[in-house]
Amino acid sequence: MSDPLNLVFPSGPRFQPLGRDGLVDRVANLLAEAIMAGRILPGARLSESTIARDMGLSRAPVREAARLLESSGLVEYRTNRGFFVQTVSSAALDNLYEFRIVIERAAIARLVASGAQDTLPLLRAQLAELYRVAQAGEDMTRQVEADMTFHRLICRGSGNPRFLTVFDQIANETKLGLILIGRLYDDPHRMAETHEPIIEAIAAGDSDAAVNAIDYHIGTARTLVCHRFRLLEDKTAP
Amino acid sequence: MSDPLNLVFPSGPRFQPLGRDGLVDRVANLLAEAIMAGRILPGARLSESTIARDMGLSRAPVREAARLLESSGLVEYRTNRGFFVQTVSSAALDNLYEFRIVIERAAIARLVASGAQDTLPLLRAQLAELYRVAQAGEDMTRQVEADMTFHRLICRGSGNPRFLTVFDQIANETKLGLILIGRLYDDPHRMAETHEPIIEAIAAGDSDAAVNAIDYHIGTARTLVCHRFRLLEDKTAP
DNA sequence: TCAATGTCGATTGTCGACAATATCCTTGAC
DNA sequence: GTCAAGGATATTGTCGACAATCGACATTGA
Repeated sequence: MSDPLNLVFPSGPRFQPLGRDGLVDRVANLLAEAIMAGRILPGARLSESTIARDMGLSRAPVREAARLLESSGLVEYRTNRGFFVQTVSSAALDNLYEFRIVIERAAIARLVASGAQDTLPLLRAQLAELYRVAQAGEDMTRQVEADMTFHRLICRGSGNPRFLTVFDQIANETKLGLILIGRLYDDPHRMAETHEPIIEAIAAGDSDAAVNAIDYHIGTARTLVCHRFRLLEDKTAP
Repeated sequence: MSDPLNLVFPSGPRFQPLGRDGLVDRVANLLAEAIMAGRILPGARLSESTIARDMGLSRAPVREAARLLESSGLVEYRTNRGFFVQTVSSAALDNLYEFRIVIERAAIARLVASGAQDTLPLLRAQLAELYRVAQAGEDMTRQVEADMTFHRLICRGSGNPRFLTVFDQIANETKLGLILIGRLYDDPHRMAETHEPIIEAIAAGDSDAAVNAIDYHIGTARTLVCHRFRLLEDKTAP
């Protein structure tokens, strides 16, 4: 770059780096959003041509986007059949939560061990956000999003990027399950509260307490979510 | 089906299900093999056109294969730049092993809790295979492959398919690291032996012992591998 | 009636071509 | 000599078209 005196941007660049991710990522985001908003139901086929036509582009980027979504578990690919929205079962959700407990227990232990100076304020801010969306009565998607962001921060702060990578891979599937249920807690304010003990334990630097707190937190969600989902399954196919 | 007397297939079907995986999977396997055999070095660019020309097909399946490899960590994608073979660092390997410990500890605990009736014989057979490749002095790749298969069985037997999925995602990266080092143990027979305590603990149904055994086993490999790799790094870039 | 087979429409699989972008090399000014 | 600007070249990004394959329905024959 020229412009060494910053004549164009007197106080640094004023624009967001303007997503250098190409068309494929945008398509992937659009699809993910559509799936998680329930506009495309689980099990439905993702017709490449239809999507491409709707979005006004060719099939190539749509295919690549679908492959991307496949690796985050939102979509399943069958050779010569195409892409299908991943179906969710209560059993799969249970497995997912069991796995999340394993990951996040380890992540939070490392987070506490490292001191968590950077992460703690972020967690507090995210907790405030959780209260805010609860107060404002925002829709399900926002609430789930805010919750997952909180847990993502824990994985991010673990110091081992691998935890974050894997968390991101399974995050969408979790979101999908939660949104399918339609409501997570009857009282979203109560749901926000359940994050308090986690933060307290981290702040206190008590590793065991933190692990127990996250264990209890996710474990509670696990039984609740799986129970709710089982009811949903029974209602759909008795 | 007619043929109730099984005249055509007197004792059931005689044909293997004839792999229905298309061109993309074959390309992906070829590429993975080339990378892990060291024929393409870490950091190298994967030229779509070159590969396509070499394999005698168009770029489309090559691209998709590369995307597939990306999700298993063998390849990195940079928009408008293309695909690059993932670079490995001792730090990344350390993170990888730390993560594997978390996963496999949890997996083996569940395996033991379930009784492990199906898995135990498979593990014994795989251990025999480990001794065999050690005895036969087979090449590095085979040894690493046999080792990873052993650990894969543990994840497979955990009862939660998620453990297997994630293991498979990171398995290739581990293999790559191991093969880059060029030798894992000076004495491959010794390496095979270190799997014995794991099997014993599982057979005894002792969950804690099994967790400790796998912890020790992977932990030992971790320090050894990372140490070796650091030496390699120092030699390459002092 | 029912199972096996043939046919058809729709969808994915692969391809070659062109446009957009990055990299590299040359060129020129200081 | 160094560095920036510009163009040449190679690579990726996207496209539209054709071939291969699948699932469903009609047809056939026992």
